[in-house]
Amino acid sequence: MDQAAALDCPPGFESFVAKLELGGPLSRDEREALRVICENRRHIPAHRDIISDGDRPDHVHVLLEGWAARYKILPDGGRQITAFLVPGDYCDAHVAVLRRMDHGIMALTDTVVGFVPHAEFDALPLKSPTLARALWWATLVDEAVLRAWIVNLGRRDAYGGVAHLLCELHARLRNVGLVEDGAFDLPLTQEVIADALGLTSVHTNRVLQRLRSEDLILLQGGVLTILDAPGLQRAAGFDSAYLHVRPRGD
Amino acid sequence: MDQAAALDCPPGFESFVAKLELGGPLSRDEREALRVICENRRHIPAHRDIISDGDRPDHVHVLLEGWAARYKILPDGGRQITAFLVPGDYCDAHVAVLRRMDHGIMALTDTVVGFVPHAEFDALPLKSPTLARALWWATLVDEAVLRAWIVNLGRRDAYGGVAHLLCELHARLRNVGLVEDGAFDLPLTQEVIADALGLTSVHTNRVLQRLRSEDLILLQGGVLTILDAPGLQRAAGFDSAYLHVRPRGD
DNA sequence: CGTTCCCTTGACACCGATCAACTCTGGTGG
DNA sequence: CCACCAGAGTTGATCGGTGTCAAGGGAACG
Repeated sequence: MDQAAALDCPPGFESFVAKLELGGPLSRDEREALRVICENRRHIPAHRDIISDGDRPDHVHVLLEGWAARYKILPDGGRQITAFLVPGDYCDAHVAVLRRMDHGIMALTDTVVGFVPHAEFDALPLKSPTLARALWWATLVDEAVLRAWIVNLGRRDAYGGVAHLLCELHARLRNVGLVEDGAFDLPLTQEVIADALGLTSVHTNRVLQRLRSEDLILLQGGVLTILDAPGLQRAAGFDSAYLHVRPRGD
Repeated sequence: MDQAAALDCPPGFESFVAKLELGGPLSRDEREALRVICENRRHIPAHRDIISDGDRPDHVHVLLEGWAARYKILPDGGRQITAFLVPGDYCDAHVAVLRRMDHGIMALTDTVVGFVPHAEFDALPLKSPTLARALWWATLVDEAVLRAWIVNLGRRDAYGGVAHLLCELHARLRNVGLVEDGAFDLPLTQEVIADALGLTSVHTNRVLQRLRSEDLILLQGGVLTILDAPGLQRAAGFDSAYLHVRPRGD
C-alpha cells in the first residue's frame, strides 16, 4: 500500500493499478503509462449504456468508479447479465481486436470511466512486456470468472448461486481495495442480481432472506456485510483458486 | 483453400491455421512458425484427462484431432462442462500466464494434441505482431462463446439451449472446415450434452427427440445433420455475430 | 452370448416461475 | 408539512419445466 504518490492520482487509478498488479508488480514507468488512461474521464449516469451492443467504439474504456454490467437482450425481451464490472475492470479491451461489440455494457450506478484511443492502447504492450503480461493476466482471470458463472448457472441451485456470487464479489473487491471489515458497497437491486443468476427477482428475494436468517450476511442500504465468511463459502461451494490471487488476510 | 502445400502438413494443422486465420490471413512464415506446434504430437484416448484441475503444465497444447471438454467438478460430485474443444482450439494458452489450471480438460474421443514449451510459445508473438493479434483474436472469441453459454444457461429453456448449442457447434466446425452439406461428426453422448447445458441426460433425450420430430435435425451414429438451419436458429434465438466471422455460404 | 454403455420411456416430486397484491422508502410538488 | 408517486422490497397462492427414480431396449464388443 504505498500511498506515497497517491495524493495526485486520479480517483479510481489505485483500483486499476491494483487489479493489474495481481499478476505481478509494475514499475514506476509502467504505472505512469497507465495513468494516461485514467486522465481522460467521462461520467455516465446510472441506467445508461456505457457501450451498446453492435457499437464499434474507437476507444478502450476502463471503469474507474461505480458499477456496471455486461448484458445481452434476448429476442423474447429477457435480459441476461454476463459480468459485473467494478473499479479497475476493462470494459472493452476486446474491441481493439474484434472491432464490434457483441453485447452491451450498462452503468448500474453513476460511473466514471477512463478511456484512450485504440492506437495508444495497442502501443502499451510494446512499451513493456510486463504490461503486456498484466493485460493478459487480467483478461484471463475475467475468462475464469465467466467459467465460474457457467458452473453457477448450470449446476448450483438458487441458494448456492447467490452465495457464490456474493463470495466472488467480496474477493474481487478486496483485490482492488474496496472492502473494509468484510463489508462493501453492493448497489445492486434484487432484479439485477436475478438477471445475473438466471432467476426472478421474487425468488432472489427469498434466497437473500434465507441467507440473512441464517446469519451469513447482512444486507441493507446497499451495503453488504459478510457475517460468516466460512459459512457462506460452504453454502456456495466457493473455492477462490479460479481468481488466481495469492490468499491473504482480510 | 490453397491445398498447394497441404500434402505434407500434419493432420489437424489445417484446422489450426483456419481458426487463427479467421481474424485475418497469415503469411507463409507465420504458418511455418505454427507448424512446430503441430509436429510434437501426443495421442490421448477417450475419457482420459488431457490436463487436470490443479496441474501446472510446462507446455501449451492445441487440439488437432478429436473432441475434448473443459469441465469442473463440484463438491457434491456434479459436473459442469464449460466448453467444447474441437480441432484448432487451444487447450491451455492461459497457463503460460496463470501457471495453474483451475479446471480440467478431458478427451471426449480419442484425440491428438500438439504441444510446445511455454518459452517457445511466448516467443511467437515477438516474431510477428500479426500472430500475436491472431492469438488474441482466438482467445477473445472463446470468451464470447463463454458469454453465449451464460445466456444459454441463464435465460433459455432446455429446448432453446440444446438448439443453440447445435447451432454454435455447426458454425464453429464450419469455420475449421469440418462441415459437409450441413452435416458433421458429433461424438457427444446425451449425458455430455446435458452436463454442458445444466440438464439431466433424461431431459436432454426428450429435447433431442422433439428437435428430431420437428424435422429440424437428424442425429444418428454420431453424425448430426441440420435439416432446417433457419428453423433451428429460430428455435435457438441464434445470432452468429458473437463468433465474429464474416458470414459465408455453407 | 453375456456385459457394458448408451438411448429411451413412464410416473412422480420439487424448485423456481408466474401472477398479484401490499409495504416501505425517498423524492417531488402543492 | 403533508399528499402523492415511483421504484424497490416483501409476501402468498398456484403453475409448470426439469429433476429424480426406475425399468427396459438396442448396439458394440470380447
